[in-house]
Amino acid sequence: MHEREFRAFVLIAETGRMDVAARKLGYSQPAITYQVKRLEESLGFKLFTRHPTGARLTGDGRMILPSVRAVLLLIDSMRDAHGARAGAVRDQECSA
Amino acid sequence: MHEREFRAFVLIAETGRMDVAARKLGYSQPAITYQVKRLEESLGFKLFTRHPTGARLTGDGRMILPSVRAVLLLIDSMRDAHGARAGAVRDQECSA
DNA sequence: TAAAAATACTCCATAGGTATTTTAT
DNA sequence: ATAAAATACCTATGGAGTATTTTTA
Repeated sequence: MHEREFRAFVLIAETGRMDVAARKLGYSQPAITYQVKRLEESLGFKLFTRHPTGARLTGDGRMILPSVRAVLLLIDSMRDAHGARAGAVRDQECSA
Repeated sequence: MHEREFRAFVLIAETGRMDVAARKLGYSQPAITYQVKRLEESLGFKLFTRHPTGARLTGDGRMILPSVRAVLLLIDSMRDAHGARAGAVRDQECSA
């Protein structure tokens, strides 16, 4: 369960196309296919139905989309956490 | 940025010991050291200060701990998502 | 039949283990 | 001196690419 798989999942959900999401993320089309497959295996259910017209969310996929977006926002916020404490001394251990 | 790194981080924060967390998670001690290192590199800051007595959260580490716990709860909820819709037909695509 | 995705394959990076060294009390 | 983490080294798996095949609207 990796950040990049979550990013791919959201972008595929938004574009409805694995190849487009791949290009936007700088991956090859098979790499994205593989990422989706791995994520589906980690979760235990299918996220998309595949068609010549693109990829559509399954009901399960649609259910977890908000959670995945929330995870990505949390990860973004973590990256911003460094030095965000008001006036605290940086990089020191703390008491609990 | 991987689920297992988050699980390791939380358990080290809770136990104050990398080796104990490693054993509880079924990894070797160096594997956990490496997971922490990678997570620190992904985030861009140190999560623990290292001592002969164990590992203590940095201020930054302490700051992100709630977010990491939230991410893990979200991931758990995703795993439970399959078939959680009230009476809906399973594994079908949906309209949006 | 043409589009999008899946598969086959190859290659390099990631991530694990065991053995050992380093560090700080 | 001891207990914990870090490093070195080796191996296996993961994850990327290119080329090709399969699928279905």
